Amino acid sequence: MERKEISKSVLKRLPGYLAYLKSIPEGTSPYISATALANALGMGEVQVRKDLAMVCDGGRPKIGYPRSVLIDDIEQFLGYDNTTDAVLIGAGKLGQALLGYSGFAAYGLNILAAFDVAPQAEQTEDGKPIYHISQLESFCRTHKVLMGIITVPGEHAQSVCDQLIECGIKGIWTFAPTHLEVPPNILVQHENMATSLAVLSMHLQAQMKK
Amino acid sequence: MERKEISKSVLKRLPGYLAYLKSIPEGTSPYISATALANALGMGEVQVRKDLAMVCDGGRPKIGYPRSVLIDDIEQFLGYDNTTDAVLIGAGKLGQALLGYSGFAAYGLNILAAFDVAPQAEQTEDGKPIYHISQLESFCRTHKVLMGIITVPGEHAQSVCDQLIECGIKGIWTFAPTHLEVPPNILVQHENMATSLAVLSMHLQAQMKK
DNA sequence: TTTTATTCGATATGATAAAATCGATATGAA
DNA sequence: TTCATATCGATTTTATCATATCGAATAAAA
Repeated sequence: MERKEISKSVLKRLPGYLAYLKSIPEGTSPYISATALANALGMGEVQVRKDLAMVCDGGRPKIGYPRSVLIDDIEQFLGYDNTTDAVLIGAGKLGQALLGYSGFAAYGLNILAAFDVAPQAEQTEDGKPIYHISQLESFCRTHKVLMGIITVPGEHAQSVCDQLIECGIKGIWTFAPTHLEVPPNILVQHENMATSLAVLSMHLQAQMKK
Repeated sequence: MERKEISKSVLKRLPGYLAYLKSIPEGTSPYISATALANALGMGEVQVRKDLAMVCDGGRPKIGYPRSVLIDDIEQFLGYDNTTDAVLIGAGKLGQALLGYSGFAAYGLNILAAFDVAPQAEQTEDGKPIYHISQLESFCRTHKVLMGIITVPGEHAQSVCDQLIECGIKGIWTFAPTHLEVPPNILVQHENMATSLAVLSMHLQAQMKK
């Protein structure tokens, strides 16, 4: 399956399909239809079918898609099959939690090391090294790291971001609640807890009025 | 300002404005124009103006909006002014990190307690109690909790979700990488690390081809 | 007082994504 | 072999969101 231009909204739905496909027990049918997928995830079947058409081919009428092929195709499309290395800046609570989360491996993410202005220890419980921020550049250069994860307080996020770019980072995953200014070729992915809370908060307000 | 129907995309941008407005130092002008906001956040000025029109009134030509009023209006709109209580299920690394994060107070979120199938301690470092999951229902009922945060492994997420709904929870914030099946009046907000990583991964792949 | 520049607010246009529709195809049962 | 049904894939329609344009308002400068 050759990749076409893919919209961001499709891209964001793919991990959901993948997770569901993987959660299906072994014993059942090796095929799955777009209809079944749509029902399970509470989506429109047409949308599911269109999304799948972007990443794989060979859905058969009356049968559906072969599950294992589908999983492989999505994983390959998302780049989960070859791991990307990353560095993490800010070894606070959240940073340590991310460092210790083993589930990222399934997404092809490998956090090599953490950096901090004031490292509290030489390494985490899991054995990941924690360095002083001054060593960031040499580390990134030697390991050719392309991705940086920012878990520092908001007021330091922009400066950390600038440093990362200086080190040759091309993609940034930030948990800081601030806007980051970056050159056009750098991608910032904002894990925005505030927006999630806003949506929830809104819903609860509406519920209480009833 | 009376609230109209507001689209989710507008809602999701509001916290960004709020964060930026709050980050402006005291000494400067008490007014800010939609144009200035747009430039600072790298957005279109028309969009900013339309968004602001949803939550406040009284922008004045040549001047802009009074900053403090704007902050208050957005906070009130988002419900940050009156706190919502929440319970957290799953006192693992991520759970503990969220429990310890003091920043949620600014968003009107107050995590009362954590629950786990196998509590490792009676309370966190910060003094938040950790109870056994069996005490969930009585706790929720007595404290009238409306919001639940799920930080358990994916395979247990649905069962925890069901329990929460049983306890009268109306809004769920989940960090588990699985789809949750809920009745229509319950809102699930999925903090989806996998999608963020997919987007980043995609960008890095594209970068490397150049 | 007059003019000018800036900003607001409303309307109109355009792009993008979701949904609906329809025909084609393959499977399994009669 | 034939028919009915489930499913896919393409096309069209609709809705939503983002962007552009325009006139009105107002503060500051001339």
